[in-house]
Amino acid sequence: MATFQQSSDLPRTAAKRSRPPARTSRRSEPPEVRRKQLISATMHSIAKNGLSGTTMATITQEAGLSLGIANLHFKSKEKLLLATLEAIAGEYNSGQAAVLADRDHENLVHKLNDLVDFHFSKNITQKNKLAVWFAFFGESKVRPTYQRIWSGHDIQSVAAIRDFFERIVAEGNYQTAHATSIARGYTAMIDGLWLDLLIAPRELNRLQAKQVACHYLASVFPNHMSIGSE
Amino acid sequence: MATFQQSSDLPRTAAKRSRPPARTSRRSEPPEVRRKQLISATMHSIAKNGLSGTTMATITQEAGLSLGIANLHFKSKEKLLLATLEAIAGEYNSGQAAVLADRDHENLVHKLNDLVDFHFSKNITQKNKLAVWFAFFGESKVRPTYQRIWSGHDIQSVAAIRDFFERIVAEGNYQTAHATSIARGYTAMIDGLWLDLLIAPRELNRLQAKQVACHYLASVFPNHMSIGSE
DNA sequence: TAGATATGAATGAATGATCATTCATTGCTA
DNA sequence: TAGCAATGAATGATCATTCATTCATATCTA
Repeated sequence: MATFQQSSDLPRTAAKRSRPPARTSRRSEPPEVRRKQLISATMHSIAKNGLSGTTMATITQEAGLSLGIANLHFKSKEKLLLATLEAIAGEYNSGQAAVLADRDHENLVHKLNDLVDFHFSKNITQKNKLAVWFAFFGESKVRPTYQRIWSGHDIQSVAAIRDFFERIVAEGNYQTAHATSIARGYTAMIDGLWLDLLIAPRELNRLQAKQVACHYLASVFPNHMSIGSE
Repeated sequence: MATFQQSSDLPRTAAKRSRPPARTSRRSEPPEVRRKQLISATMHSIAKNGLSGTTMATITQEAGLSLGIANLHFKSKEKLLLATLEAIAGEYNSGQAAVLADRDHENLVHKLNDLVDFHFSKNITQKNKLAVWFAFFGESKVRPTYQRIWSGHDIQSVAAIRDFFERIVAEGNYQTAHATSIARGYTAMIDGLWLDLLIAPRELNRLQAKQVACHYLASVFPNHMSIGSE
């Protein structure tokens, strides 16, 4: 899914004056292209400048477009930010769903490993994306819309993981395990480890974080995850 | 004639009913009192308005003081925010240290329960405080100073918990448990559960969150934490 | 003790900077 | 050429910061 690369391959200085003719001869692009371009630029700007340092100017510069363009395709800055949050949540949820639905690995042991691999993949744990996640969390108490979007994402994600863990509990015949509680605990631990990766990268790297999550899963699902494995 | 009154009309707008010019108190308070007052007001404003909605005006209004006072006692808004973050991190660390140092509960089973009780106490999981925590996290990627403060807090907290877990591992003779990894996993899970409490309070309440954490501890330290206990 | 003066904490109007949004204009494309 | 995407200067709103002024209290003086 290499969707959001466009904006970064043009030097920012090119934005102002010369438009490279590029491959397409049309100056005006379909709205959908511009929207994706602007959403991608918003992510980059939030990662680089923080949410409070992200202005219409930083976003449109990053996209190599003019100042007014964002209000043309989105009605306001607020709506552009919401679209950005939705894009990230959507990418995450569909990626996780793909792992859980993968028919090539109906073996639950493999699938559990795939799930952890996904959650700690380079793509998902990119500093930029984590920065965007947590930037929105910080404002969510005050912005009901942010809260609603994340709440929906959370419910979906936890439910999918819970269903999967229920199958593992059944297959492993784990007597004391409670799939719902483990699903909540696992997703919470993932969020917390991501926070560590973002804020204290010197204390913890991606693979160590994955190890920590694997230890947890190994302690509750010993027949499906072995401590030394990943 | 009636114009004599003009100059005494002013006090109404002043200080928004801060306090009656009571006999005991001087109008001017010691700097330490004002600093605490302003830090407290900053927390309230961040919880109420978000970090981006917090201005010098909202802070000083909350404190019942005038606009200029914050720049008098702190050099800038930035420094006031940093002082606020430090105050919260300090309160948390000293609270946790007190639990771990408590001589009345040298029994590790009791102390482990006290620790979880602390982490999910009403005081620590107040929505307002969580909102402040995560508001700063969101900006930390971009503000090195925020990152440094939180990083220091994190290192201290994890180290203290790791030392405590090492004693539990030794006492329980847990063969596969790795205190460092469990300490990281536990603190990460706490952060993640707090995030859920803040953002998805309908999905999870304080006691359920505590249950989830206890399940985790019970799975790694079965002799020190029983699933149904808390 | 009463009155005068000094001190500096506290105030808030004014300033200048930043930013979202608008819209008249530009210029590509069909 | 008509239509419309795109532009960016201009606008108005918001906000941090400044600083001349106010005023409660302490200290001095007779």
